[in-house]
Amino acid sequence: MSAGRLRYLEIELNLKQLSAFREVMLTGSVSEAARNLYRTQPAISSLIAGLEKDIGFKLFARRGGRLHPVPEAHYLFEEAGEIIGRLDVAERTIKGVRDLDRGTIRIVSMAGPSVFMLPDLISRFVEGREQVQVSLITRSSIQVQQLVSVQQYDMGLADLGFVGATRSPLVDHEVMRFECLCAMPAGDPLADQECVTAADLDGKPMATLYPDHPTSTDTKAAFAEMGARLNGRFETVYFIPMFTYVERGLAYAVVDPLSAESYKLFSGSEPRVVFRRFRPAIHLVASIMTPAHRPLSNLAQSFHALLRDEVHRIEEAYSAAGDATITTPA
Amino acid sequence: MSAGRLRYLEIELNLKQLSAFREVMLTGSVSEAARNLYRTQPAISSLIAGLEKDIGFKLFARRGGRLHPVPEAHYLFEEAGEIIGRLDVAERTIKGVRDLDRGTIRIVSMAGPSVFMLPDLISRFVEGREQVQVSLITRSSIQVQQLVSVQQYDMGLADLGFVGATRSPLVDHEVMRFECLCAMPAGDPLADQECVTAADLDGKPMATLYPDHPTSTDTKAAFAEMGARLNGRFETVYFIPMFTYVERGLAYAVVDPLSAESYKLFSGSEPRVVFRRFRPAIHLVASIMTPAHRPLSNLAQSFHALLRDEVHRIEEAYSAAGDATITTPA
DNA sequence: GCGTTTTATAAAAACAAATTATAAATTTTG
DNA sequence: CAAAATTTATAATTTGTTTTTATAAAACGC
Repeated sequence: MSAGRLRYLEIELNLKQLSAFREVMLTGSVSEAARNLYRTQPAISSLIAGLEKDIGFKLFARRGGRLHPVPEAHYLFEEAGEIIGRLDVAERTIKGVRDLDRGTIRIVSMAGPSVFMLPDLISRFVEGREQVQVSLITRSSIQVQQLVSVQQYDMGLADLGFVGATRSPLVDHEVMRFECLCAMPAGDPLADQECVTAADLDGKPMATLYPDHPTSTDTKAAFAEMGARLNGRFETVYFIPMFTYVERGLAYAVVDPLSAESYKLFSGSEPRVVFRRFRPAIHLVASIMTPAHRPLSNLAQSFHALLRDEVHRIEEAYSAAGDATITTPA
Repeated sequence: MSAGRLRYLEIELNLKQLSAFREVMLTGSVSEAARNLYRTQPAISSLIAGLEKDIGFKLFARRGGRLHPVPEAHYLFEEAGEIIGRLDVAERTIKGVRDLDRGTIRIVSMAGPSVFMLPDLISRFVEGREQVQVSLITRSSIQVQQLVSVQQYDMGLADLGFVGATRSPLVDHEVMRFECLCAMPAGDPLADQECVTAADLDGKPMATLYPDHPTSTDTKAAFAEMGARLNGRFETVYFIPMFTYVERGLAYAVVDPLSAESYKLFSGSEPRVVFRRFRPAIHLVASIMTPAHRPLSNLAQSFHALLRDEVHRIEEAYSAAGDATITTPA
């Protein structure tokens, strides 16, 4: 029962009627319209008749076995065009969304990966997807989790090993353990070794993160374990700036593989910094975060999968060997 | 058979699905949406299921027996709103058109009626019809017919008695014969008579139209018939300017009742010109023209009926008596 | 005038959408 | 914590709409 119709005494325009009407207006003929719409002529005839009945007046004057639109019909014609136009737009939008070539992804990351690794990954992801918008911001690890937990971002990438780190229940974490690497200038004698130890770096100038960061404390512990002296000459907030000191032969550094990968993307074919395994092993615990209790868009899921694969690739590649054996992605 | 769908591999959005979807998004609940749309819950459920199947992805995540929109759903929600909005606009437009309170009428008229009579009629017609647009232009009688015949105007009003007048087959004519009246100053001795003859006006100063106009030739003939001399002191292009001379006692005139009516509408409660029957009778043949082979809009038809009634009222009123017995419309 | 075209109508078939009834899961409430 | 009430989904049935086939009537071109 059309309770709605009766209740509101409203015209209930329907799409079949409107597109039949529009086609008859365009072609000037019911038969022609039927052909264009892949329907039979009586189907169109009855749709028009039904439309006229619904709106309460005749849209066409029947003269000489033909339909001639009455002046009022032009009003409806315009409206029908608008509606069908909007519908087409909607269908295209939906197709874009479905086929992952339209949509928005918001990413927040700690500094290291956001400099080269993520932009590189994003560049590859948006290839052939003109309508995809990606926003990437850089924040401290604590803020990364906060922004994901308040549903402001689709994805976060940050380390979690820092002091006082608590995992929010509003955030899903995919935790990864990276084995950190020793960074040194390209021609350095230590580069001949497959693996560098704390003892090798005894008393040598080092670049480290601020003392609170787990990498710094772990490095300190590693040196202590081997009875080596840690000469912390440069202190930085992120890993990336360390490479400037290392490049000029001013310091060595213990860095995570994501930052190492970023450096390699940046430095091109002739890197002035090389990476070797470091012993005793120092790990950086990081995590890809997504909002809990809210499904990601398919597009974001798709990027999430790509990011995960990439991070795992780096994780495995660098923990298996130094950078000697690593091939950069095609 | 949905040949169209198969042929184009297109999503075919349909209105029931869209409005069900929109309502579920708004209320956050299938049951609530069903109530608002005066349908049962399973009806809405299956519309949503059908929509998801059509577009090729899930719009809602089913968690805890509830529907939670996935991010992609918001795209469709916006589009659905637009489409339903446009549909409402269309329905309102159609209702306006149907109920004659929306539309356009284009009228072209000879000078006489276009000064006061038609504007007065139009004013009455548009009362309570905010959305109705009326355009009225003044042209010579020959041009009136031309403009109607080329479908530029919905309606024309002009006299047809002039020399060389041919009725276009592209124009439908509703012909009227008006008995012309004698116009004289309010206090004139002749105003005491119920009827004025050419003999009464023998040698008196007259205002007439240009000599070619049928009224002029007929007037000449009338004077000749009664052996009276016609003293044509003032010559004008239209009837209206004659009243200026008559008001000041400078002339008498023989005018058509439409112009007389116009004067009365203009002059208000204390007219300085009065009208009396004239003998021998002089007739003005005029016509209301409409385009042949094209139906008038209902709105134009409605105004056409009003105009016809008004003109016939004047025709009958003035031919029955002078203006003494005529009541102006309420 | 005859064959071709047009639109309209009726009956039948196909399809879509609604309802009722019911199940399963979850939340509310006493 | 269990009973009651809500929620959504599914199945079977009914109802209603749309489409098709078949056909008729009217107009057009030659």
